[in-house]
Amino acid sequence: MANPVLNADTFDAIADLQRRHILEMLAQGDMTVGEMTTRLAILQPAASKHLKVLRDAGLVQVRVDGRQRVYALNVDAMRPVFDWVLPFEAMWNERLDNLENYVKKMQSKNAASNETKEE
Amino acid sequence: MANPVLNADTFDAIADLQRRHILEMLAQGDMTVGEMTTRLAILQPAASKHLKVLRDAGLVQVRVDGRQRVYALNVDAMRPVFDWVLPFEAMWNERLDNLENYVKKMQSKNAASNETKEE
DNA sequence: TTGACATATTCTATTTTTGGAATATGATAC
DNA sequence: GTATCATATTCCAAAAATAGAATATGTCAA
Repeated sequence: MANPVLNADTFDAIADLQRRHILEMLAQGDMTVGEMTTRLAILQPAASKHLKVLRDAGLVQVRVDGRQRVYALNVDAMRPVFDWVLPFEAMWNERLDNLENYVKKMQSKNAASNETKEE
Repeated sequence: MANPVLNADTFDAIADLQRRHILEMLAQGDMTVGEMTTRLAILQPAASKHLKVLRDAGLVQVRVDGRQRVYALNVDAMRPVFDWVLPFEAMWNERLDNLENYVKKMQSKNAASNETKEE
């Protein structure tokens, strides 16, 4: 059961490009700090700091494995973001639907006029 | 045609709570700066500054109406955010599906054992 | 134990963001 | 014209974020 996350703001956490990259990588699978710093080509302390922000936001979890720390994505913590954008997506779908309907209407009009032409 | 938006980062723009509120309000309909400051209970310069950030990110558009400026949401500019979280949503749906399947399996097992009991 | 390794934390300087007050701009009403 | 209203911009101080270097912590291997 993910703990109730003292909302160190999720939106702030994902505002940073590097941190979004980290989350994307973790979506592919768990990963050590070392591998992240290699892949992102950043310094280790920088990576650790970003990871702290992500931990505070509840977006990632660590487990200790020998001298490495393996990070895992906690995808549930992403929900607030998803829930927030979803209504906006509905808006542009609506607009697309209207466009589609419009196009269909035009097409059937054309079809109708073609029929009369063809007679 | 929304202009190609010199990406003043969308994610940064929505990282701020007040700005998210502004976007939510604009989703309900266009609005003047004055009404926003009233509703959000913030000072006018603060509102104008947030609106500048949103404009730079391409998330809102202004039109001049006499001495007022009427702001409108530009919902298309929200797409990057939506597109970015979408894959994560897929991940938790997957997990929910697994849970559902598990529950169903258990239920059918129970049903089976109940049948044998009832004989 | 000692040394090397993986990671986190601290410290400091720099930059960015934010809030508030003051001011500028541009439109309307008189 | 002048006054007033709606909004934007500028300026300044305070707070927060970020980068890099240095250091601390904890683990493994010899």
